[in-house]
Amino acid sequence: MARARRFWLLKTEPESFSIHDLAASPNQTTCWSGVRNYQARNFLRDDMKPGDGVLYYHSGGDQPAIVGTAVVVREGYADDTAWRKNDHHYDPKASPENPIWQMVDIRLEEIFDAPLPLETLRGVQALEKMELLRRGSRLSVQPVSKAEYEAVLKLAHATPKKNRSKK
DNA sequence: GCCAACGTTGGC
DNA sequence: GCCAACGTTGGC
Repeated sequence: MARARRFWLLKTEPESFSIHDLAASPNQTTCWSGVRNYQARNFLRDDMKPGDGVLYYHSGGDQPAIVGTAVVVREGYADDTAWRKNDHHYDPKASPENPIWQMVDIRLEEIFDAPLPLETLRGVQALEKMELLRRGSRLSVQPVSKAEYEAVLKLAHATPKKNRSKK
């Protein structure tokens, strides 16, 4: 029996890897490397499956916001950046024999016409219990309920489009 | 730049 | 196994 599609939220600092970087990647696909938190690792390793929906979140900066969606295209596998000495997320305890850390691949689905800032999300009743909005929530890979995912998409598509430059 | 929240480390 | 110290995240 097919497993139900699940939904996730992935955080990134836009200076490090923004949704525009994702859009510019080959096949608009990237490996989600660099996660160094066990709870997040477990989601990557055990629970995220191809076809799952992803909310793409930009943290930091002057406007933290959900900026688009992506889809999981490859399930968890060893994050080889962990044993690259020059990598920012290098972990001396990791090795090819004992990878410790995991990553998945995701492909861009949609960049929202306008980002959905945290501030906006906080006012939405359907998102009251969303992990992202919990005080002190720092997890960079979080489960999102189907209802929350759908509420976010609805909001994104209801937001009036900004002036788009005519080409 | 501040600081609350939280994870990790390491002494005991 | 406790817990204080420390480092990091990330909103504000």
